[in-house]
Amino acid sequence: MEIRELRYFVAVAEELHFGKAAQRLEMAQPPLSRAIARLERQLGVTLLERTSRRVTLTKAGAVLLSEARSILSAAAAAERRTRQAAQSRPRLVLAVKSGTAGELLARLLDAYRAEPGAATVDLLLCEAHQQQELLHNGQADVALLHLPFDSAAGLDTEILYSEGQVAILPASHPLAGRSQIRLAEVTALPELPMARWPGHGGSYPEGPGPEVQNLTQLFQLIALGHTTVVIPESAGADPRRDLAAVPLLDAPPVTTVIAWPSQSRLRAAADLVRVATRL
Amino acid sequence: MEIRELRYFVAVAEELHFGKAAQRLEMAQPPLSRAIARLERQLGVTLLERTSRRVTLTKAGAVLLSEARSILSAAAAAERRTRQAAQSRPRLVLAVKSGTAGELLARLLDAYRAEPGAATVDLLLCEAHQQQELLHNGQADVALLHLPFDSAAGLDTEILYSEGQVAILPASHPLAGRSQIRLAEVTALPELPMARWPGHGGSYPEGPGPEVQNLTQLFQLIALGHTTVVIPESAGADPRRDLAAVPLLDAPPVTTVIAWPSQSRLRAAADLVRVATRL
DNA sequence: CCGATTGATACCGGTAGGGTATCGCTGCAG
DNA sequence: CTGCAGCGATACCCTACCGGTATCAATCGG
Repeated sequence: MEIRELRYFVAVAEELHFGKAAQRLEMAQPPLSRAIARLERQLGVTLLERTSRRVTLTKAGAVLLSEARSILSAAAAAERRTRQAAQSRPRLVLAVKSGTAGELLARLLDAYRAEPGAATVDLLLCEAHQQQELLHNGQADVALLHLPFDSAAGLDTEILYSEGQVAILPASHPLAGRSQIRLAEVTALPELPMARWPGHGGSYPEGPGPEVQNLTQLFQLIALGHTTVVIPESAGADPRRDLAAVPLLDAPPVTTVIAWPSQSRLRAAADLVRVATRL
Repeated sequence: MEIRELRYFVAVAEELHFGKAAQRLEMAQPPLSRAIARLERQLGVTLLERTSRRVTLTKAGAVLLSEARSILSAAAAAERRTRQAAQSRPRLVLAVKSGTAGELLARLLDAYRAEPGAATVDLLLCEAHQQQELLHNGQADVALLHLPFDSAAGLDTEILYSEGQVAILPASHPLAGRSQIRLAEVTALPELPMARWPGHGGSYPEGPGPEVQNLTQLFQLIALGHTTVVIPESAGADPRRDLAAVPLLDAPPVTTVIAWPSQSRLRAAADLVRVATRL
């Protein structure tokens, strides 16, 4: 089983069409067919059911698809990390969502810079649903995540701190003047359906609220009186003048964690995590 | 970068000797040298410093060695799991240390067998330090671990239960009649140095106590008055006549968890975990 | 300074992998 | 029912890469 074969298989399994897959791989269709057939012969397993009209995955094929994706990801990570390690000046890529913990992040970077042998830290701004993939394929070494919203599956984490959540409302809304509020009161507002964020795959959950990608978009929509949202205190600490942040009594606390791939043995990453936990 | 190349590189990086590595790979030395050189050229990185007398790893080489090992492990796992999935009767391999939770295990297997669509469960008896590797390379699907002794890095876990620990002493020892004991009292016995178990790599920590591999060996040595040990209650519930198990007041509790590889999407494994958490 | 050890180089043969042309099956249109 | 379009498999060819043998070159020990 070679990586090239896995790349071929993933292409076919995703396209479910040998011709399209060959096009994507920039090769002709016949050698692709043969490569898949050879892979099946070596494994002794049928991966794809093909009629001349339709290609479908078998159970075993579905398993291999998932395994192959993570192997390809690991291979890409290996290349990146190996090249990184060859650089004389060590660099460390920290993936953060744009909204994450402004002050905490600044303190973390300051404290780490003071460490002896500190690497140059590159910030990689990204959306929440990309972070896990970035860590796994080596484009990032460490990430700041918000549990329980972001998934930390397959990652090792250290808790940095927990905070409550606030509801962001138009300043003119009747509830905006309250000093505290309950979750049920916010979700029960028919005129302000909760905004929807993209999930792990980048797709949106079902619901009546508008789809948003970032806080700026979101705050604009809230100011317009079209929606509302519940976010961590720190993210809503300093909203626009025309918005109000009302603390929630009963929302689950949000935990900010620092996360890294389990097998990571990077000195610089370990240092950063150590510094982070001491803040 | 191909899997074959990674296999070659790992062999050379471990042997630090092209000739030996070639022998291990059952091939001649020249093609091996060329393959490594090609890999270095493709990565644009020097992985090994070679004089004609001595081969050493560069930093980048050390990084790739660790990455490559986990990729090879993942590839082996992918093959095994794919073949498994092709079997009509699903099987599930559960890795347990010989001493783990006799009664809990029996209840778990009974309860799972009653599930609709239950897979055949194969028990894979092994030593503690192998379990993580077995899960990662696909030889096992699920494992029972004892935290904090066993490492669960890179694994997802669910807590099954916690228990106290007991000291196992010769029945004739002055402390053997006590109904409770403190950790410091046990570790402070110069005539009974604590036994040493192999760690994660299979190597033993430093210390005066004897090296042991399993409970049978250990109990024999304790009966002879050569050593003592602190183990979970359940493992020491039923010692030989010539031994005494004394509960410890202040030893950290041992948590038995069920663990599986994070990316695992196996139906059968998920079912087993669900059953386990309901026990 | 010589010889043994060890990695690199030169050269060769077989085969795997990629390309083009074409076949054969299947589903759909009329 | 028949013909066509779409698609994967097969046949055939060629190149390049992989692995083998023979040999070179550099380094270290005695």
